[in-house]
Parts: sequence; C-alpha cells; structure tokens
Amino acid sequence: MKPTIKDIAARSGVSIATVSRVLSQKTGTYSEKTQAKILRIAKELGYRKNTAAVELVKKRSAVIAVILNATPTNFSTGVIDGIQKRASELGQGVIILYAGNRDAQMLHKAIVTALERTVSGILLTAIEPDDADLTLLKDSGIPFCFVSLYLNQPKILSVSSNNESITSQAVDYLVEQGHTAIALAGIDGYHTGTQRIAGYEAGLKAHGITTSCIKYGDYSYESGRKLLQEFLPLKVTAIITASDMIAAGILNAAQEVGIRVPEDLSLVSIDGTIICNITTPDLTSVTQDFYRIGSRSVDQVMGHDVETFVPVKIEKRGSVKQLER
Amino acid sequence: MKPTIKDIAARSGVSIATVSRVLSQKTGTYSEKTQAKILRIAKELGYRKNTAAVELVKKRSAVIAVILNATPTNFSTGVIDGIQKRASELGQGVIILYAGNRDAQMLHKAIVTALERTVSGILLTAIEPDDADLTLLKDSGIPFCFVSLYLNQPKILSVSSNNESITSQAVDYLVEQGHTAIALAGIDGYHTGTQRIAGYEAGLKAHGITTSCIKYGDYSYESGRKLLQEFLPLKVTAIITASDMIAAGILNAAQEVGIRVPEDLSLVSIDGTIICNITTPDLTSVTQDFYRIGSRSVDQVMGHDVETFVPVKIEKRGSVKQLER
DNA sequence: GTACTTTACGTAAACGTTTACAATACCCTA
DNA sequence: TAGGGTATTGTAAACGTTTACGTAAAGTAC
Repeated sequence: MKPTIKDIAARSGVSIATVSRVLSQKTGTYSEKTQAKILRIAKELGYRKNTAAVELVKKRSAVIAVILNATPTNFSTGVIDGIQKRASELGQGVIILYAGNRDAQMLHKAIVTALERTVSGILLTAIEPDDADLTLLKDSGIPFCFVSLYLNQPKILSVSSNNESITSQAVDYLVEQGHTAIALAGIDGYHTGTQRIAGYEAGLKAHGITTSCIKYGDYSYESGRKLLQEFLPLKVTAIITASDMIAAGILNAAQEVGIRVPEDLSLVSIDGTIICNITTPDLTSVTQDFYRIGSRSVDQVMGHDVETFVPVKIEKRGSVKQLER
Repeated sequence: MKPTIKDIAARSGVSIATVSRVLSQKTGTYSEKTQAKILRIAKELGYRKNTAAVELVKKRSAVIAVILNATPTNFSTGVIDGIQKRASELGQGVIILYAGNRDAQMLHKAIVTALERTVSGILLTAIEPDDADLTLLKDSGIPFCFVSLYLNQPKILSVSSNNESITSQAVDYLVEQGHTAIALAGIDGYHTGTQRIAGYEAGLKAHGITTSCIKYGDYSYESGRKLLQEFLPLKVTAIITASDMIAAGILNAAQEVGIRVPEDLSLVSIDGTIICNITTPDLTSVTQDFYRIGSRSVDQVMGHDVETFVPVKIEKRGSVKQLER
C-alpha cells in the first residue's frame, strides 16, 4: 500500500498536521529537528504526495491546461516550450490536452476535462471553439486565453501575432521588391484567415494595387501542392502563403512543372519554422515568435497584463526575386 | 460557488448517493424518473464533476500520462495521435507532460508529477531515464512503457521499431543498389544509437563489407549540416541518417558545396515523416509506423499483451542512386 | 516567582466523491 | 394475507490532504 502522511506520522511520533506542514514547507511552523526526521522517514517510506487529495482540499490545482490542435503546421513545439518555461517559473505544472484536428467533439471533451480538474488556467492554442464551448469557458470562472489566435472580442484574453500586420508587411516587402501581382494562398476561412485577408487587402490598397487573388487551404503540405494547380493559369509573380508547409507544397509542385522559385515565382511564407531552411531554395518568411507567444500566454492566463500581439519579423532567405520595374 | 452533488441532492430531494449513482451511470441502481430529474437539475446548475474528489476515493485516475521529449525530430504527432485514439477507445484520458530536451531535472519532475497523480499508466516517448528514475518507476507500482525506445531489459514494457532491423534493412537496400561504402550518421550514443549501430554492422558483415563509418549527432537539422563537413574527406557513396532532419541537413549542406544527391551521394533517412517530401530530391527512407507505435503502447501499458516491435518499411523516393558494379 | 510572547505541535473539520451495507418500497405468488 | 424477491434509495464511512483553532512548552522580562 502506498504510504500516506498518516504512516509518516505514526512512524515519527508526531501528528499528521505536523507532517503536512513539513511536507508542504510551511516554514516557521516546525522545528528543524522534526523537519529532518520527517523528511528522512518520508524518503525511507518512498512517500509521494497524493495530488488528488491536495487539489480536493485546496480547490484549485497548480496546473495550466493547454489544449492543442493537431495542426498540419508545426509551430507548436515553440509555443509549448514557451508555455512550459514560463509556467514552471510561476510554479505551475502543465498538462497538454489534445483536441485532434478541428474535431469539435474531442475539443469539447478536452475543455470539460480541463474544467473538471479545476486547473488554474486554460490555454487554447490555434483553436476556435463554437459558441457553446465558449460560453462553457466563460461561465466556468477559470481564466482562459487563446494562443496564436485572435478573436477580437472584448474581455477575451489572447496572445498571437497580429495577422493583419503579418500579411501587410509581406505585401510591403514584395512591393518593395517590385511585385504587383501578389496572391495570398492557403488561408483558412475562420478568424485567422479573415484577419490575414484584411491585412493583405489593406496592404495592396496602400500601394494602389487593385487586383487581389486569394486561395483557401488548410495549412498542410498537400494543400500547398494542390494550390499550385490553381495558380497555373494565373499570372501572379509572388505568393504569400499561410504557412511554411503551404509554401513548401507550392514550391515543390512548382518545380515539378518547371516553374523556378524565385526566378519565375516568388514565395513569402508565414511562420518561419525550420521548414524554411529545409526547402530548396530557403523560404523567405514572416517569422512569428512562437516561444514568446507561448510564454506571454501563460502570463495572460495567470492574470498578468501583457501584450496581446507579439511582433513578427521578415526573414529574407532565398525565395523572393527582386523584379526590375 | 461551484455546485456539488450535495446541491443537486438538495434540489431534487434525494440523497447524494443516488445523485452519485446517476451521474456515474451505475445503471440498474436508479429509476428512469430520478435519472431524468437529476440529469435535468445537474444541467440547470451547470454541474461539473470534481475529478480530484473522484480520484481520491477511487485511488486511481483514468488517465495515461505521456512524457515527451522535445526532440528536434518531429515524429511525435504521429505517436500522440495513436496514443490518443487508442486511449479514448479504452476510456482513458491522456495528459502530456513535457520533459524538455534530455533535461534530467525536468524529466524527473514529470515522472514525479505522473506518480503523484496516480495515473493508470505512464508512457515515456523517446526518453531514457537514469537509474534513479527507473527504480522510481519500477517501485511505483504504476505500469509504464517505453515508446519509440527499446531498452532490452527483461520485464520492461516497450513499443518501438526494431532499430537493428531498421539499419540492416537500409544496408541491404543500399547494397542491392550497388553501394559498398556506406556510412551511418547522426546516431546517438544511447540505446537507440547502439542498436542501430549493431544492425548496421551486422548488415555490412552479412554482405562481406569490412569498412564501416559511424558519425554521431543529435537528430537535428543543424547536426546534419555539421556532419556533412566530416564526410567531405571520406569516400562514402551512401549515408544512412538517424533521422529525416539529419538527412535534410546533410542534403542541403552537400548541395551547397556542389555535391549532388543522389548522383554523387545517396541518402537513406530513418523516420519517413513529411520532411522526406519537402526536401529536393525527396528522401528515400526507412519509414516507422509512429501511429501504430503510439496505439500499441497504450495497449501495452494497459496490460494487453501486444508486439514490442512495430514493422518498418523502406520507401523509395529520390535520394538513392543505383550504382553500376 | 509571575505574566507575557513565541515557538512547536495536536485536534478536528473540511474538501466532493464513491460504495458497502442497510432499509424501504413495490410487485408477485400462493 | 403472508412471504419472498427485486428495484430503488438512504446512511455513513472512507479516500489523503490542508488549515483554523487551541494548547503546551519554552523563552523573555520584570
């Protein structure tokens, strides 16, 4: 049988209260001598705290729940690293709940699990809940924060890159390089996609460009490959892609049909993960600071007031050609 | 205040025992009428079960803990998908504990967290614990299983590919294609690496090849790039790489110095993730079935006796050249 | 010595469930 | 009607902690 504080108390001749105080380090309430004795006996017995009992009496667990989508893009390790790091600085554990791929049922289950565990905060990364789940979260009294998704609703916490800024910066850069026939590819039809479209169109407008070209997709490599087909009859000179994976798909499919990047087609991808280095040529990207997004989201959900938008930067690699005017 | 079964009991005029029975679906112990009433009231009150209380009295939580390394390789989504799917079939929740990158302290913390939560099983993916942690696990009485790592110790559960088979198959294939100067690159110095070396050397020996060439690394893209430098003075015609990322690194660094793949150098990578499609040329790989590794590991840890080794297969893509003899 | 303060510890209630056991209600049969 | 069974519900203990409150012991000051 697993030893409890009762066993330790019996063995050391003190009450369970004292054992508890020592074990949970309520310093100043016990003598060094008893501390030493209890710690020794606890070790001897191989004692482990029962988290369930602790959480039951404390009514809140020192744990942040991260609900994660199985996105075909791979930004998540950066985000998680950031979350993990900051959470452990704040004395919080982290549990990750997996919500499949836009699977409403799994998502709901994950949210309920988090609520039933009365975690101290919920982080939803790249997740768009339906209204029912959103009210569920709101009514729970547990703070939650969207990560890498900006809902643009009052009083809803969120940490992400500024999607409008991402695409408008990409447009600015491409225009600077002489491009005017610029497409946006692989975007989703939800909040993120909508915001990126807004930034894209604002960017074009600012430069007096009137023709836009938008293709939807799902952030995956395969999606990128398919999208290239749609671009074949079009005469764009540059494409901004919704993810590195989309860019990689377009790039490879293009090369297969003899379109050279960047000579015949320029590509600016959004994300800036290691994928950008793996392709040939390397992908110029609007790079997001996923680590910082993760760490700031922990601050948000723990009630520290920090920035909602984390800055992005353009990293020039090899997939954009400077056009002569 | 969050409602409890007590509140429901009070409102519906039954005892908490009955409420509990309805809510935990002890079918046959309550009437349909009370069930309906209790369910309705529970919904009205926005009741949520308190997991801590449940776990406390049940002494075991219906949760599998997955302890995860931040490997520079990206096989984990496949593994996790498999784990998640199978776990939910078996009515188990999944929590993921992140152990950083070969960070003994974080790993220890993760293991302790899992034990303190008295989970029903612990899955260690791509993790090699030190002796202290291993005894900790053994003494805990909680079943644990290594995933994607084979320790080759009696009575230790494990699900992985057969590392010896991976490299020997790779050697077989390369020899078949006419190669005899075959290197192994990016391997680690621990169990996985050792096993792959064994398979590699056995493979060479089986074909009467006496010269071997082994370079160590850490599975990352950068590590692959560095490794290429070491191969420059050597005259190997083919390299088996420890991961797709290593292969990508070697490939790109090679192309930068004018070595063409596969014309001048053939590459067989281990893993077979999407990375193999992203590089130019595509990487021929020994592909692991990560999804199945994940799902089988759940079976293992839940006490079902399943295979330890999950088969791999060679997928021929574009990075191996057939040599004339 | 008393009176007071501080330190260290003990007692017992509380957290929200589950479940063994006991009790009641109901139905059926003879 | 009694007797027996079954279906449904209630009572109360248990799970392993934390912590408010009380108390004993030890120290301090006069």
